[in-house]
Amino acid sequence: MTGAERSLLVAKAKALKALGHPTRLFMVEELSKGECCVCSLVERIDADFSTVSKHLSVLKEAGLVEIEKRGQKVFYRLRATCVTQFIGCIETAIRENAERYAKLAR
Amino acid sequence: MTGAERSLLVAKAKALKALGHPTRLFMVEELSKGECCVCSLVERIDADFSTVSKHLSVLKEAGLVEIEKRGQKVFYRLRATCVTQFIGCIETAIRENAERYAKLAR
DNA sequence: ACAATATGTGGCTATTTTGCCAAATATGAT
DNA sequence: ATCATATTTGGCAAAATAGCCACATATTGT
Repeated sequence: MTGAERSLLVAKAKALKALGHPTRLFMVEELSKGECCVCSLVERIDADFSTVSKHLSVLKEAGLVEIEKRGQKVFYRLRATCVTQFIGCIETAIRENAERYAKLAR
Repeated sequence: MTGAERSLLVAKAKALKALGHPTRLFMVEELSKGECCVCSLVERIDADFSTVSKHLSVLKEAGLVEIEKRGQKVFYRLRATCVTQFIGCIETAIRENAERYAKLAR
């Protein structure tokens, strides 16, 4: 593997890892419906403001979202829209295995 | 969010998290070319046999791969083929942001 | 039964991740 | 200037993860 290939692999893994947390995945699903500010996400998530903010920065670092400041608010937007598609695909794969479902959800 | 919705969210996050490690992502990319045994993967990855085995079990637990024992070998097969598609999509998203690329790959 | 090959597991340490709190920063309103 | 609102950051302790070693298990061939 070349250095560039390795770098790309790591970057892809970083993006996937960012999606690999229930709270962050939920955020991305919410963002897929349209941009929203941090405060709006905090309302929909049972976690500290600072926790939400840190999760968002993980998504940003991974290149999955971008921000725009308007007034005192910061709006987050989903960058890779294909992410939405994929989540659906993963969902299908999981549902296919209905009998393993309960176990996987643990 | 209902309990079932929450369970599905957690299961999806688990699958994404499983993909979110360079070694496991590489394994999945290799498996997308066709099934292969653990020993074959060990040859392509610079890590201990036990490490490779554990990574594979993470992928299995997440429902992404399935196994078949033949003789003394255990063959792993990619279950969610859409995963391949998605990796391409993530790759595109990453490449789009060429100027951020070097930073993301860190 | 014994040896060889292939794989999985237990245990351990180092590292990373989470999530909360408190404090810092930024922007707009009074 | 002061205050309120929105967001980020630093710090910390608990939990999860990664990777190696040694050992256990399974299968095949002799």
